[in-house]
Amino acid sequence: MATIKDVAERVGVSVTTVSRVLNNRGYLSENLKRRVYEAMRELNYQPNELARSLFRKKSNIIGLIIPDISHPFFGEIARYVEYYAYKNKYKILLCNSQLNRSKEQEYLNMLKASQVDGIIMGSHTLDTKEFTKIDLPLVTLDRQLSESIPYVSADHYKGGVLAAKLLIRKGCRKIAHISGNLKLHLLAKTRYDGFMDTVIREKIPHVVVETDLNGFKYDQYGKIVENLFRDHPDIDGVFASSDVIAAQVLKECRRLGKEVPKDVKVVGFDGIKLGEYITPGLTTIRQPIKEIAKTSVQLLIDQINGKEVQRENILPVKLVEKETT
Amino acid sequence: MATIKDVAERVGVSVTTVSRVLNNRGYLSENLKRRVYEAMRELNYQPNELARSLFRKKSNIIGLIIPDISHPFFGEIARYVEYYAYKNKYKILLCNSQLNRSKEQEYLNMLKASQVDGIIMGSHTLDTKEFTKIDLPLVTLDRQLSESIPYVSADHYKGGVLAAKLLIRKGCRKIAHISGNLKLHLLAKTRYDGFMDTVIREKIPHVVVETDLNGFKYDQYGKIVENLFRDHPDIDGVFASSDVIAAQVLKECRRLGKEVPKDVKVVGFDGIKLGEYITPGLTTIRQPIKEIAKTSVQLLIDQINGKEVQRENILPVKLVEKETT
DNA sequence: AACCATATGTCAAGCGGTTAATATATGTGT
DNA sequence: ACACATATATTAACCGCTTGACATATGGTT
Repeated sequence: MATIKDVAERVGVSVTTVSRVLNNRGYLSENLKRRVYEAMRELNYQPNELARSLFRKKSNIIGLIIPDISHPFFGEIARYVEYYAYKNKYKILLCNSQLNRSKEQEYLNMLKASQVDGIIMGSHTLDTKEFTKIDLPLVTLDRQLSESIPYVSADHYKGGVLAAKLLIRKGCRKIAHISGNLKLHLLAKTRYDGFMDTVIREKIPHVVVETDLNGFKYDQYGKIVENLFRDHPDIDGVFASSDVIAAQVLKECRRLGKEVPKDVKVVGFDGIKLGEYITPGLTTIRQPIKEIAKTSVQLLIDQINGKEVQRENILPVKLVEKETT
Repeated sequence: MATIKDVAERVGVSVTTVSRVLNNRGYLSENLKRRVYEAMRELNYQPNELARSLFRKKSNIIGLIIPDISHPFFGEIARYVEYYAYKNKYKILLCNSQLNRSKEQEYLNMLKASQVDGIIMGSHTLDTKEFTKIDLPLVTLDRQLSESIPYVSADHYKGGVLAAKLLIRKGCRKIAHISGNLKLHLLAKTRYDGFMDTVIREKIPHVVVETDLNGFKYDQYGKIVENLFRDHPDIDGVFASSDVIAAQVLKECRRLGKEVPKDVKVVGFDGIKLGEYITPGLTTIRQPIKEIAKTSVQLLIDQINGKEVQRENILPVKLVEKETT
């Protein structure tokens, strides 16, 4: 690969001059610029970003840690994170933690060693201590981690309320909520709270299944739903904690001969494309995925630029009614 | 951030010595190693990978260019690419081209400037010339680009054959194939060939819709399917070029009052998780996504290490029969 | 006493850039 | 004639780390 020295030699100037053209500083004649750019093109030259980053102490790379890029929610998140990062001249280093503690830790170290300018965390199984040790601009996304780290998420509480209210309004007499891990995942807890506050206020019988599945073993949800309906055959409404799980519920309902929405009504959570692909169309609580991604990137870049940012960034959810309610 | 110099000072040795411990070269006493590692821990030191990469002329970064990470197929691909890259101590720089020519070109330049060790291309809208200009280890994935660049893909021809055969065996009398862009996408063409050779050999009436949709505008498929059934009401079998499109077909069938699989049988292509989430369960031609990713990574690393690699890497597909046939 | 493996040190150059300091030459307005 | 903006060059230091060359010291073999 051609270096700045090759360019300088070809033009017949010093590397300093070429560097000045590259960075557009000082006095530069049009003629000189033209000659330099021409030589760069001829040599197919690209400045070595490694060397630049080393000197500038800025890599223009953002680390993105998520549990699983193949999960549709994180796929859509990643798509928009990439979109907004690119717009701001940042690159994305992709890290899939698979919710594996040691992999998450290794990735955290790796990102630091790679001199990323900041990290967006959509996964965390580690203690807060590990994050403060990293000492890098940080934003958590769809996760609430500690008192000090800014986070971006949808309004899960409101989501729980909306889902419960809808099911009640549609005439459900006994509602199940399939929740995430309530201890580990603070946002799952607030969603649960929204749901509970509502069903209790309205005096609607309800049952909560806390799936302790640490991860994305979707095939196991069939069993969970089966048991749920076995123990509570009178359930006529289900609020699932994600659209993917809601899809599993629909599948299981069909297998058990329960018609949706006649016998059982189902509300999902996320608002991913999947909800549009399946039949019947899934009623869901839509998270503003694009805005979550946008805000996360913006908050991170603000931190990188030394600005103070707001800790709590909760974006509105929206009920999207389709055919399962 | 602590540097190697800080570590050296704390231990009371020279940076050369610390570097030697870091890289495990020359004679090193256990005692020295212990002291150095201890100081590193105390200072929370991580070697600066930028500096190392610059010196070594090796970044251990692989660029991954795909059209859209939120498309389930590429999401699953990316998940496994990341998995195998990580296993081999490589990091992934994620690039979403959105099938946008200029973004793809910019990313290509950016990756080169970033000194990635190689590129996996799952997207290409550019001419071969642009790629040869890059002069970097390269593998195309699910794409066939030129005579010289190694590619990894599923056996699309066989896929076309299997799908057609299945639909015929199930008694379909008129089969539609919704294909991709046959000029742009050589693999879509071979899949089409497999389909055509089979229906022609078996003398089955057929119709092909070539969707010129350059991208992933799925909502538009509803219209396409509607028109298809309007023009050919007697179609009783559909082979879609992806599972996502198959899902749209199912949705449209339902809207038009056509029962699947009774009135119309549907076969998808890809074998992504989506096929399991939807009801009825989608019959599809499964691409070995994990193996495609694994082979791509391996082929790229082999090239990085200066090995000669095979140009053509075609992996077997498998018919997965569910409820839509 | 000579030799060698072991263990550690110093020095300096190099990876590919950026930048500050300083020098020099030309044209231009006053 | 002087000041000043414009345009370019040279030199050297620096970013953080690696490496080769070379020096030195210790302990064990032969």
